[in-house]
Amino acid sequence: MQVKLEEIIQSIYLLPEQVLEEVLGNFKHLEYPKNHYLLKPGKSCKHIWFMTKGAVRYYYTNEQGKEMNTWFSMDRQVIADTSSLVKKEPSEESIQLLEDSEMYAIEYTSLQTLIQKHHAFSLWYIKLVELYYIAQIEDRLTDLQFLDAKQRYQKLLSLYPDITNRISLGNIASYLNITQETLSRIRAGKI
Amino acid sequence: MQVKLEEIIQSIYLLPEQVLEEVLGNFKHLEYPKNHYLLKPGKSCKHIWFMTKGAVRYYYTNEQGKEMNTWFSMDRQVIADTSSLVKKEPSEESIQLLEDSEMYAIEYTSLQTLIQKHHAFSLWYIKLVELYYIAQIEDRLTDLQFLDAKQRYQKLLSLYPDITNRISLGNIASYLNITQETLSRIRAGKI
DNA sequence: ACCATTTTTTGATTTACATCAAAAGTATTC
DNA sequence: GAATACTTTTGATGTAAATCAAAAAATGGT
Repeated sequence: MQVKLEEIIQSIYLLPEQVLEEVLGNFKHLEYPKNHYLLKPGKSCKHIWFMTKGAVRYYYTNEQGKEMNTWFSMDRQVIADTSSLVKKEPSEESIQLLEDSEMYAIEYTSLQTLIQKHHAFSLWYIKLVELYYIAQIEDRLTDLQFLDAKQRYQKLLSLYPDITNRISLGNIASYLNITQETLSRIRAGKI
Repeated sequence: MQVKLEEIIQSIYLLPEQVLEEVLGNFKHLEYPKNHYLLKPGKSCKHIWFMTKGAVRYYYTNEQGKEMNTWFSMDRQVIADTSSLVKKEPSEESIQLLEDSEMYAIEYTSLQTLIQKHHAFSLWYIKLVELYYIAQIEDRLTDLQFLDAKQRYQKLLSLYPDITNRISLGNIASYLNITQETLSRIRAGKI
């Protein structure tokens, strides 16, 4: 247990000792093997996970049965199907581990209860959403709109320098929304 | 003043009478003419606007000086450069009115103060972000990834059936991330 | 009503990337 | 260590949409 949950929580927004204790009690430490599913389509997302080690991909399966990655997270990141969580609707996507991973989980219902109970925790949650979620998704949206495949790949590389050792070419290509042939050609400098 | 601010606020999350009064006092009613800028690049976004009438576009200006729309909002929608707001950094985008418009504005600093002061208002803000912001941006992201130009146009039409009378073809094309020639051909059924 | 400007449409050509097909390279298992 | 299954690369061809160029249509000002 290298990364302490308390540190992660306090780095988002400082909570009073008493609230922190109660919040910590609502998290579970979990370990899952590579390929484990945190979420499958049709199920509602009921947790927020704070990954401390590992890698995960989010993907949709289209009508032709093709898996299309929409995102992945590595190491210290927050994981959830925010759309399913917020709308309280069944998820349309899958969340699958790409490495043996460790994480802390909190149930969304517990989170809701804590938000209602503690003003400080509602402020913590606002910071979480603003910093970890909105900032991230905004960046991704502008990248998708303005950058071509090669530029998106280069940006991804600068964000995760070791990604080529950890995530397969096919998975990265799917995330970039290009074919693996195209990504292979980008790597070879042919594009 | 057809749409009452009180209704908008209470439709997001019900506030106690006393908090509501204080919140209402922090909003200003504003009217601006077509082409007015709510935000220009380099300035920090300092307000959240609740539009009650009108239309607005968000756009970036790229290195070649070309304006690229990223979003637009019509009638009852929440307006802000969330990225600039949240990161407290200068905006990279412009927000410009496409019609004479009416709206209510609250300063982000006032919002922060109210969030710190009233637990109920922090819960209101969480709902605002979850429902109006996250749900919307998530949808937009999946549309961009999975739908082609024609499908995105059809989805836009079903969302804003009167859009062709209110927003020019060039502006819609820019929002769809295609050229106006392509949109013209889509409309003519040639694609 | 006319001229100037902006918006939309049409046509020809180019381009980035997809698709299809197959070979080469790497892991995994017995 | 050969057999099997994945993963990555290479080549040929196809396609959606961009770009370039210009005409047609609509809008606005005097």
